[in-house]
Formats: sequence, structure tokens, C-alpha cells
Amino acid sequence: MNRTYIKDLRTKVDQTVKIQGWLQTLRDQKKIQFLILRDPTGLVQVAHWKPNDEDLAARITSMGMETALTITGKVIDNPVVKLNQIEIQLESLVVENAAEIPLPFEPFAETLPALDYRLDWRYMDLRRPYNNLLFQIETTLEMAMREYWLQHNFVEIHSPKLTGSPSESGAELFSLDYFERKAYLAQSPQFYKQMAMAAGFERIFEIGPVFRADPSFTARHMTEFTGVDMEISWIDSHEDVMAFQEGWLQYVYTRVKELHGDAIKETFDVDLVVPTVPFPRIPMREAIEILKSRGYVLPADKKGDIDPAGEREIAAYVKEKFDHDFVFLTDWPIAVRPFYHMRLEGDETLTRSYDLIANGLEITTGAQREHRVDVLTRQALEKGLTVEPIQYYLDFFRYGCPPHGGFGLGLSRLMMVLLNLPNIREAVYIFRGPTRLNP
RNA sequence: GGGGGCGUGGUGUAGUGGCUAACAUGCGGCCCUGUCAAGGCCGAGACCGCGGGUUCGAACCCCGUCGCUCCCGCCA
Repeated sequence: MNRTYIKDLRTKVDQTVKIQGWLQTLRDQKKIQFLILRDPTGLVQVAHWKPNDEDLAARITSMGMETALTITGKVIDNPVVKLNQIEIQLESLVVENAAEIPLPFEPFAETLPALDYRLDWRYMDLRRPYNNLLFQIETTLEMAMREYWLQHNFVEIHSPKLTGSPSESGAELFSLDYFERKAYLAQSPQFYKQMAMAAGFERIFEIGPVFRADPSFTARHMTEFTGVDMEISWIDSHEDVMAFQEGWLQYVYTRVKELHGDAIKETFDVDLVVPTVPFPRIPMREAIEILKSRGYVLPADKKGDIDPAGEREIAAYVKEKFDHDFVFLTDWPIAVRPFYHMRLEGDETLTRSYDLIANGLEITTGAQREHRVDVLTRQALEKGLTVEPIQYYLDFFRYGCPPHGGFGLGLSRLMMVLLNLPNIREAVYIFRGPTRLNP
């Protein structure tokens, strides 16, 4: 017999079906037992009249919560039953895997354990429909990203995560033994994205792991995360990158809202708002003036950068003035940008770069890249880098590389923004941080 | 790396100098003609993170230590 999903039981009234899932609740009375079975699509009540089979009744009585079961029985339309007015009359029951007692974690307790404890027992935590939905939404999110890219002639690449030399700075690299030498885990696909531009791919994207050896203890950092990266050729400035990104995000939001808008409202209490384009754009110098005018005092040593609280303040300003959840902060000073960002014509102290702030959270950095090898080399030296380890990268730009730019976005940070999650650990399947390597 | 907060049965909390350390939930037992956030009764379960100190007396105050957590730095 084929397995029936619980959401489809309404169409099977008076038929005998096989359902499979977890025992969520057992109400064991003198003559009758009610089992609430959960599968990924919902809950259903299974009834067993004990005198029908006393041995089976005894086995059910001793079953632990969260036991994995295969049940067959007849689907009854029963208006008395509060749960969808559907009930299964139990015919057979197979315990596929008995849950041990005591349970380390109760997925359906009224109060949730602390996050750290839930991460210890993540596979139990993920049984909650809340999490089930969260990862369905993430799947849709990535699907929509790919849909839009494919509609715009992008090619997907998978760049290596094992690298032989530090690419950008080196400070936040994990190193490991690689036969007789050292290797590093990639902290960004940046150089390989640009290599694809030199290779003539013109438009590429990659969704893949990124590693950062930052001992950051915040609600928005991880040592391993999924980076969403893209790069496009033949652009005139970072404006082209922003224009693409906002259209892309608008499409992604539209698709997620289509498929999950109601569920997101119900489970996360979030009214998903598809952003209008263009997103507001504010040059950094102007942003700092805005902060001053609102009485926000920036720390003295920011070198033209804005601290996280300042970003939240800017987001509040944008919300008030433009009623928008997103804002591009543009034209960042060179002091706080990497060497490969192209400089702004007319002001060599600024770069053709931007950050995207969503609901006050930094989710993206993007830029036009410097593709002229002499300028790029000079900028690297100015930043104190030595040419030798990045020579292979500089060589990308010797044999006809078009002007190009792109951005990187943190997938889980976008999930935080989308669902208004308080902590990135809630937004990722398995969290990796400075002090967490298990499970 | 810097700063703040927290650490009590399996879990979530209450208790801030003198209690056999409380409540909820979960767990075990008994009861209940259909429950549905099931209900009722009984029971087991914590030497209050760890070490030291102050005090007649410490879960409670002090010091250290470990763990967790948030903020900053840095970033996506």
C-alpha cells in the first residue's frame, strides 16, 4: 500500500490508508486510545478501541513520545474530532523506531529550551513544524534566485574551497594540513568569481560554503556559512550591480510570498512585503551627515565607516522617509574597503562599492572591481599586500578582462531578515561558531 | 580580542543570608465510555556549574575558574 500524506486524508474518507510519522501525543483512556500522529504535512488523530486488541493496546500504552510509526487504518469523517474532523480507525501499527525514554528534548513543550540546548539536539529541534517550514522557505528562496539568474543568462560555478594561498587578508583564514604543505579554507569565492569574468563567462553565480576564522560572538556571525555570490561583466559602475540586485531580490521576495506568504504570516507573524525598486541609495558621506542631524554620535575611529547601531539608525531613517526596508549605502572610503574595489572617478578616496542594509542588518557587500592590472597592483601594494601570493589573481587581468562587478550575500542573514529571526543560529541547518563544532 | 548578563530536578522558571529548595512540563503508577492544550490522584527526580573565602549559618555575599549568552570590534 502506498503511503498517504496526512494533508491528503480528506480525499480518502472511508478508505483504508497507510500513514507514517511520529507519535506526538497519546491520550490513553480506559477503553480507548487516541494517538496524534505527525508527518511533515500535518497532524491526524488515530483511535484505537482497546478491547479490539488488548495486546496492541498494551504496546501502545508503553510507547514513548516521538516514536516513528507506520499505521494503517480506515479514514473516518467525524465532525466530533477537532483536528480537521478526520480520524483514523487503527487497524495495524508497526513501530519503526521506538523513542527512548526519557526524551532529551521535547519538541512540543509549551516553553522552548534555550537555543544552545536545542542546538545540542538539533535533529529533535528540527522536527518542529516551525523549522520544517523554515527550510521549505529557504528552498524556495534559492530556487527563485536561480530562476532569475537563469532568465538572465547566468552560468553557475563551483569554486574550490581548498586554496593554496590566502586570498584577501589572511587574518580570518582557517589553515589545515595538505599533504606536505599548508592549505586554507576559502573565506570568499571572490578571486574565482573574477576569474570567470576573465574566462569570458560574463555572468556567473555561486551558492556555496564560506569559512571565516573570526572569533565573533554575535547573533549574526558564523565561522562557516552559505555565501550567495554573483559577478557580471561589461558594467559601467557599481550602479549596474545594485540595479541587478534589487530586481533580483524583488523577484525572490515575490516568489517566496506567492508560495509561503500565508504560512509565513501564520508561523512567523511576518507580513512579507515585496520591495519596490529602485531601493533608496545613500552615499556614505551623506549617511554620516544624516546620522549627525539625528543626533547619532559615531565612534571616533570609524574612518568613514558606520557601526551596526548606526546602520540600524539609517534603516530607521529610510523607513520613515521612504517607507522602505532596504537601503544601499554607496561610495565607501578606500580605507575600509579591499584593494580590488575600483575607485570613484573624481574622488580617489572613495570606491565604487556598496553595502545593502535590510531591516538594519548588513546582508551584502558589492562593488565594481578594478580590472586594470597596473592600477590593481598599485592598490594592493598601497594596502600593504605582497604581490607574490596573489600573482595568479593579478594575472587574470592581463589578457583581456572586461570591466565587471558583483556582490556577496549571506543566505542565512537574508533568512533572518525575511522571517524576522532574532538569531542566525535559528536560520541555519547546523550552526558553526567559534565554540561549536557539533553536531 | 574588549565589555555586560546568566548558570537551581530532563526541560522552562521561582527563590537574592536561616526551607524538609517551590511551580510548570516531562517521566512512572493508579483512575477516567471519546479524548482533543484531555482530566483527577499518587510517586520518583536538583546536595542550586566547579573551587576557595566571608558568616553561627550561603542557592543567595566576595574571589577565582569553566560554560553559555548578548553587545562592541570585524563582517555576509
